[in-house]
Amino acid sequence: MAKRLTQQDIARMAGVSQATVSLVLNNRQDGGVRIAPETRARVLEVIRRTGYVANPIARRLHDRRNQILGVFTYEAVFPSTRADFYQPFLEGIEEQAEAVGCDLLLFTGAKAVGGQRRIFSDDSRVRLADGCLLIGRTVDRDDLAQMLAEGIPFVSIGRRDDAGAAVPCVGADYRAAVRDLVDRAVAHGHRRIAYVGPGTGAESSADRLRGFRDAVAAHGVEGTHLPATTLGHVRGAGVTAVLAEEVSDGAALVLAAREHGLSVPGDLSVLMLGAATRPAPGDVDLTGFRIPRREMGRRAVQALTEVLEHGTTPRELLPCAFVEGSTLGAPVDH
Amino acid sequence: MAKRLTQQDIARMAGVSQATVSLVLNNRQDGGVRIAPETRARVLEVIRRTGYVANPIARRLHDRRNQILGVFTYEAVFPSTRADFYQPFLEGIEEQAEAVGCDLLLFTGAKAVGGQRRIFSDDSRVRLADGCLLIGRTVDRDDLAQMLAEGIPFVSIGRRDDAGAAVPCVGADYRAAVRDLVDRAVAHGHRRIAYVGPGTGAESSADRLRGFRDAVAAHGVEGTHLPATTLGHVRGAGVTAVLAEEVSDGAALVLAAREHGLSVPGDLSVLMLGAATRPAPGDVDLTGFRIPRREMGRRAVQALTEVLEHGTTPRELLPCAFVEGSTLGAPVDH
DNA sequence: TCAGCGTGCTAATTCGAATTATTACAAGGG
DNA sequence: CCCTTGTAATAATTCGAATTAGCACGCTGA
Repeated sequence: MAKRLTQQDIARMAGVSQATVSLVLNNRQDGGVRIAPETRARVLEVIRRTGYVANPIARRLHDRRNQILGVFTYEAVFPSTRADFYQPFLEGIEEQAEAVGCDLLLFTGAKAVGGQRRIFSDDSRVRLADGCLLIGRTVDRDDLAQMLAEGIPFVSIGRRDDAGAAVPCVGADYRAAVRDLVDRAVAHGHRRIAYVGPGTGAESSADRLRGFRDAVAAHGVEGTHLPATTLGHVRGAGVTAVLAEEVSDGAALVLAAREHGLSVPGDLSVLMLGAATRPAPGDVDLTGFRIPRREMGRRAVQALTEVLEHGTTPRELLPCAFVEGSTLGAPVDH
Repeated sequence: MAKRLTQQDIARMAGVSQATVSLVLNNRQDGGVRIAPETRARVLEVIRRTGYVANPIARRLHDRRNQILGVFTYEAVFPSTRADFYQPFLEGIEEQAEAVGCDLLLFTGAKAVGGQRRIFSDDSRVRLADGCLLIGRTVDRDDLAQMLAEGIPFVSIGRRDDAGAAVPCVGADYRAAVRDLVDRAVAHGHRRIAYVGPGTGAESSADRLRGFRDAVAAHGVEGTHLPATTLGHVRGAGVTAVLAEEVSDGAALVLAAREHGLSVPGDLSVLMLGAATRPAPGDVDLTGFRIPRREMGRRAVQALTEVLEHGTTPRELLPCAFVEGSTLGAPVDH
């Protein structure tokens, strides 16, 4: 293997010092640095002739910037079963990483302990990257606390509660999005609305339920929280509009209603709280909102850049777009 | 900005020198190097506590190993439009990379020039990794030549023609796979067979056409090459079996035939030359072969390991599995 | 004639880890 | 008591490029 040319080699050929080559190469003019035009030309000529390019490794070592962003997930990202969830995030991340000239390091080798990956295992390689992005519906609190304690630059995709200190994150504004849906339902005349889903556990669930409670309180309408439910429950409670945390629950409810001869949205309005992707043809055309996953990925990379450059703790919630659908309407009086 | 931990920091904490930390970290025992067990334990404890890992850049500057494999593609891998193509390769790569204890670095930072990424830009980062994998239907010849010339360890996924020298690669054996399909068609009684598709440009296309020509010559049957075609063309030429380079072309042909009241495979047999994934429900159930993408990814990582360890130039073609389907049958006499 | 001042360039240091040569010290042998 | 042998650790150097401080010129002006 032919030895690679170094600045030292170029310097020798041009009869100057290595420092001069570097200065010419970077076209430095400032700070009292001056190179005679003819010297500059001579060096450039040698560079041109040899096709020399600076070794990026050495350059980065000196600059102390690896230009590598790590991506950590609690499970493998490529298996197609999980692709729907991760794909949009990764798309945005890749796009923005390309824009800022960073490479992505996938911590695929993170060893699973007790069935789930942990950020900090014995041979954690998190520190290989300049900083990293955490993706997942939930993120381990202890891991977050340790990241903060050790001062590892990172940004969580998805809002996270404090873990000893504020967690830098880029999330979706579920609270506002759910409030907006309730506003719309009330505007359509609904006075008895139910929230179906755990509403707890992951921050994303809690935020949704919080938005629901905000809105029903503000409107003075009746709001019920049902951790899990059936069509019977809903009808029994006299509810005319349902907000389903899980899209699949919402779709199931619509199908069940129609099977029972009820009209949607005539007899029952159903709203879903965040679609992963655009609906497949044949799916129920639910009204609700869309999670800006791709944009979240993009913004997360930007946020991480800020963390790396200014040591700030960016926290941002992106708006969710309303999805028109066809399952929200005015309740029919009986 | 949180400063990154260095061996110097670890050394201070453990009350030893930087050299000692390095020796402990690399578990060096040879060459008259000795570290007292208790000192070793003390250093290891600090490393464990802090989660320190050696800076891969510095490591690579000094010797040339950092346990990172680069993955280069000429376009973004995550956009959903391209996901079907890259996903299986990446799955295999991820799997094998994990097995050999390497992390994956996606060269997303490669600057796009004229809408397409280039391997060698001003600050080419291919050297950041120990070696790298190239994925793409086609790979730029000049890039390949430069990789070879600079002695950068790499393996191409997909067979590549020489570029000044043999290109290390792991491909699919399209030539044999197409021969096999023609064999089967002939065995069913077909005597006039057409190959639809460019059959040129990418090596993968050329290999398929080559296999087609091999087989029709060997059997002494009539083989026609149609760069692009319609059902009319095919019928007009008296062809009874069509091999479609593009799966979508094959599917379109089947649908067109059925719309014209023709039976497939009764009146026309249609074979596809390499499915990306398993067919979606509702798709045409084409007979043909499957490209072992995942396995190619796995083997490519193994091949790259060989390149790195022995400096060899592995070239391998993996067999494509026959896909039964329902579009190949005996031609009906009219 | 020599202080003063640009000009043009280079020596020396830095980044972080790996490696070689070397030192410091203790114990054992003659 | 000194010399050898063995052990444990460190100082110093290396990789390639970027950067800063400063040296050696020649020229000017008093």
